[in-house]
Amino acid sequence: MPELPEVQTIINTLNNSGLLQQRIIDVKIYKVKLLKNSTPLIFKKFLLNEKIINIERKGKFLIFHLTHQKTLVVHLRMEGKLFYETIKSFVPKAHLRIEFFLNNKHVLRYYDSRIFGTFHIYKEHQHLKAHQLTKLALDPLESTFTGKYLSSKISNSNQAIKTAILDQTNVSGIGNIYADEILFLSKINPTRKASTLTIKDFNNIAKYAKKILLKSIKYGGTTIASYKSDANHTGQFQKMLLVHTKKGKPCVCCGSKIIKIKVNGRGTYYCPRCQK
DNA sequence: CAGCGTGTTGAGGA
DNA sequence: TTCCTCAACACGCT
Repeated sequence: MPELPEVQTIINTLNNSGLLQQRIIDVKIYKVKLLKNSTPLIFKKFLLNEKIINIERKGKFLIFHLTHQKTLVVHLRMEGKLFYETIKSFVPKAHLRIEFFLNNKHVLRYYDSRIFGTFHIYKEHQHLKAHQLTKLALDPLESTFTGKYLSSKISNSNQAIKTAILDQTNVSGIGNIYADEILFLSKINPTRKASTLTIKDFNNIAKYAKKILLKSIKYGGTTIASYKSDANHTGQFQKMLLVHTKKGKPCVCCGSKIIKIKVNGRGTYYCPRCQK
């Protein structure tokens, strides 16, 4: 479930895995659809013999910096997963989509049951001009992300506050699960128009966004694997969700039943009593 | 069999 | 121009 904490967890794990400084010696592509600005031939040629220098995150994008000023930009969308594994390790072939073979008998494997992920290749700095990345806003972990910033972005908007904070051009990195959690902690009804919020509300959203995302990163995200060794070990944060998926359960704050509605087509959970 | 979904884009319409 | 809903992407799960 890649939202910001899951993507950060993956990057932290990969950056500490032994993947860095390895040379890509082969690339196998099983789903061509994932390549958005290249053909398999061009993609492979672009990556072959380059070393992976480091990986950074922008919003929910992973940016792989390679030798010769090359970058690989990956978005996991709904189901994408990246695992650094030994070549010999058992592979559940069903959802294996791309393999990057390295010169140390390891392989970076991309799994994606729904094949929604995206892979773009760019020369260094060109990726910053790429359409999808230029649109990104500040993410909640940046120090300049404040209630004031949020207010300047959306205080004139008639959109539901949940819709506004899911829009990556307003805030980058918040997804459906964390949006519900953040609005619950901020005691704001997800359907309220952004224009009706006070500066205090925006301050709360900024405060809890930082708090909850940091906490989730600390616990390894929600359902993303921990990447230590096996792909089945899941993140621990899902156990700490307060409202998301809690339909019919008592609110941890007031005991009222959590209800589920749709906002902008997305399943939305909230407490009707706490979130006015 | 129908409905849902962690993300995003684009079409069509009010 | 703004903002909403719906569909699409492709598949697994309930």
